[in-house]
Amino acid sequence: MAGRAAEPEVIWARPERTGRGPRPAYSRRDVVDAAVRIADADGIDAVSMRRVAAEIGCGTMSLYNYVPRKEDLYELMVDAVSGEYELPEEPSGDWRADMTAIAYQSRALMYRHPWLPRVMTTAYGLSPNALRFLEWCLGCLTPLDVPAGLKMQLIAMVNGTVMATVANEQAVAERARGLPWSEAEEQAVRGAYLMGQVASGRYPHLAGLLAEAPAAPVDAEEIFAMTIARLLESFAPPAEAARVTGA
Amino acid sequence: MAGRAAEPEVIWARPERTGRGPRPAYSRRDVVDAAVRIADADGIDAVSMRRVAAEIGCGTMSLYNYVPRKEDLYELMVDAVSGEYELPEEPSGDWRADMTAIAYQSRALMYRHPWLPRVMTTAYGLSPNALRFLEWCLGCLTPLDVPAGLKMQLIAMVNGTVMATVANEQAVAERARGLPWSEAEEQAVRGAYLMGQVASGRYPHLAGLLAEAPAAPVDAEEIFAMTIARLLESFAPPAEAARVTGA
DNA sequence: CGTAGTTACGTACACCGTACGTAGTGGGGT
DNA sequence: ACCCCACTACGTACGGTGTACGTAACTACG
Repeated sequence: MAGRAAEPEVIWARPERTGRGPRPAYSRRDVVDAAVRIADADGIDAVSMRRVAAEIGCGTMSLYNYVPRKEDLYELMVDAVSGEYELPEEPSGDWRADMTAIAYQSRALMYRHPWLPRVMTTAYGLSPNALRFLEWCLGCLTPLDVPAGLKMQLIAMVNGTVMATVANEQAVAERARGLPWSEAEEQAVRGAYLMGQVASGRYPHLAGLLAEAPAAPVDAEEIFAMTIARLLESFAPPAEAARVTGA
Repeated sequence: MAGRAAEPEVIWARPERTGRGPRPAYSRRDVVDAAVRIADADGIDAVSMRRVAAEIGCGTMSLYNYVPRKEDLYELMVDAVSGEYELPEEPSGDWRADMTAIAYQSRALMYRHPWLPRVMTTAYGLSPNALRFLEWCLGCLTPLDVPAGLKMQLIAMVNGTVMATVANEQAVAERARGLPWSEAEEQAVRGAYLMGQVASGRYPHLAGLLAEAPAAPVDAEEIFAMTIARLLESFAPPAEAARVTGA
């Protein structure tokens, strides 16, 4: 019998090898790295078992010696790139600064790996690097005097906010991939449609917004910084009300 | 030649029929409703062109007379269920109350249609009902004295937060669908793994949190309410600093 | 009244995840 | 020392996917 029985299991608890049999030609890490390389280059939809196998140069079905199911490959991919977080030895003591730094790292990570937001909504979050990340965040939040549950909520909100922001920014590009026309054409057509709709007069507030917007072009960088700052501030207990964010 | 040329287009600008040729046996709405029915019942992955065609009782390829590409079907699905928002004639004047009500409606919508969060991250947001929704939100935010760009950010954040919350809640259930073992088994195995990891001592903060958590079981309802309240408050200008949220 | 544009739909293609069978390899138990 | 069997590698095959294309019937317009 090839492969293990179909029992519930966590990929992280599955040993890569047991010692019996011939030496594997590759490692689980090789497979995951290849998948990440493909996803970075051609999008997550380009990651197929056949393509990954071709990338590392083995037969398709050989992959199943390293990864039991494709969904596990996704989890492994998320964990692999989560290893790119650079977490110092010790938190600085300023939880706002630490969490802000984390948010910026997350954003940079998602820029490097645009497929992350989409895959993360499915992946589970018990991976070694996810635990490492969570542990670090909790350490950063030690000075913050709120219940533990609220700290978890804060961490989730920061992550979720970064994900939503990046996913939104990249929706156009990601969507354009694989379409039979160019991204610029797509943009133009959608823009024209939107203008036409707004010109119909059915959306007065939206029209007002669009009239105002070109005058004040949005600085994505500034908006991101402000959003994170506001979010963090909303979790600070009133006692700490240093009121960092202006408006 | 069947079908139109492969030019960039917005599905919303495409007329359903042109008047020439035989009467269509179904409507675009019929197709979309069938797809929504399937997604509600068996998950978004069960929505295939063949399945949808079978649901309404026509040949597979006939669907392409109503929907040019499958991705457009997703957009149509999002728009269709977005029609379920019940938006009053006029905003109440209390933007916090109005936006809170919107958040609760969004959450209810995503409970009714668990596939929404996943599909929404791809779908574009220029659909008629999306514009209607956006227009309504902007109307609610009229009393809020902040730049227009910030209002957009607020709306996006509220939506994103609801999406992230619901997606997180349903990740377990959605993931379990189609797995060869039960959701309970999956939960048990993952829980056991987590406990084992935490018991290793490598995650002291996380251990502390887990030790504390069972004592204070989380009330999802309360957490949701508080999260939205905090989020809204973080956008209120200091002048309005009524400090609604305690901590 | 043609005829062009549409609807309906069967067939076919390329691709997907993966179950299964077979061959070869090498470590552990006897 | 030996042999057994778990393991690796991988080809084949199955049932699924989205959709391009061809064909036949039908109807509104020039």
